[in-house]
Amino acid sequence: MSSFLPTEQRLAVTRRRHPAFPRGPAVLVRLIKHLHKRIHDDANTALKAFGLNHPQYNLLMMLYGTADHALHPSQLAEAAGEKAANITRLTDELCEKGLIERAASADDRRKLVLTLTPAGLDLIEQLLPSICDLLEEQTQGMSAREQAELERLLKKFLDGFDRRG
Amino acid sequence: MSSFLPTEQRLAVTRRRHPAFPRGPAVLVRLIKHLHKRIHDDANTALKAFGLNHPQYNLLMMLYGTADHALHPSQLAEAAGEKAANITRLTDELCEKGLIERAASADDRRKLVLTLTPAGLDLIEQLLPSICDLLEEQTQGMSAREQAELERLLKKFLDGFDRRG
DNA sequence: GGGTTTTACTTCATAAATGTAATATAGCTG
DNA sequence: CAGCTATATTACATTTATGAAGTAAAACCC
Repeated sequence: MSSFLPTEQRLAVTRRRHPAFPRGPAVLVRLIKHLHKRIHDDANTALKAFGLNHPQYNLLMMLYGTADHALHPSQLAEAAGEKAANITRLTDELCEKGLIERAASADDRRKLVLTLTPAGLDLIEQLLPSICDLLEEQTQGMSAREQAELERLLKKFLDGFDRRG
Repeated sequence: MSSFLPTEQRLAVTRRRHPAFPRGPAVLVRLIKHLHKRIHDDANTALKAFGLNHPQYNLLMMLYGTADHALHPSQLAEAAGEKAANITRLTDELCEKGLIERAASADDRRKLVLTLTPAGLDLIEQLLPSICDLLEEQTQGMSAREQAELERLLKKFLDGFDRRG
């Protein structure tokens, strides 16, 4: 409540001046913004010890979460919500560190296959305990039931965007 | 559900490989990330017609939501979640456009006072209808009751970060 | 099968956004 | 007054986004 109170006060003033301003949706949007910032900052701090930034970590986790630890760059872009040009740059960096490998695809030679190397797998296993702790800490204020309900509602929120296109 | 399904599948694989990985919290974090991206992109698209980007709009709305349409740069930084250096640059841009004004503070000569100009106020009144529509559209999939519950849970989520410091 | 169109990825150039560190000035404290 | 803190700016470095153009392979189509 504390860090968000000023935001609510400003929204109240805004509504007084422009009554059509929808308070509820605006609060939701600003809460998402605040949460995103905090999550992002925390993650970057935790990852610094492992020589990674948040986007790089995300890419590694997308590969880790795939059946054979392998994805095409375009799939990875879709999975991580990054543009194709960014994927090239980010995967370049991960290749230089020896965490992933690029190889030509067997079935379609336009494509590449990005795969976690043993070193990449090692690094993930090393950093996962820290990340697990962080995630637990960040959510420890909520009961399991509340987390489940929050998940349900956030998905519904996101659905609205999918429908809009 | 649709755009988020692959993410859930990847989390399932991740959990199989690292059972300690907390699924619930991880889903929440990724949902926040997806939502933030969609919100940010939508807002930027809507604001382009008014010659503003999302950060600039945010600053204007922080001033609009303040009793006398005036804030010190440090207050604005806190309100908008931006670094001080960013505020200088962003307010430079807004000054050049004639939307806000800088003036020396009477009580503390280290400080400046940033104030909405009549032109800034006009622009806000012009763009608010579009923004209101956007906010309504983005949340129309949820009932008022669900929005209220989502707001409550997001605040609780954010509280966890405030406690961590 | 030869020509065209799509698709996948990279490259490059450029711009926009953001972060970091040092600086100048003003206020505060003992 | 001396030393410390707070405010805002500046210059610099880094990161990220955007878009155009290039390369190569696959798919399509008559």
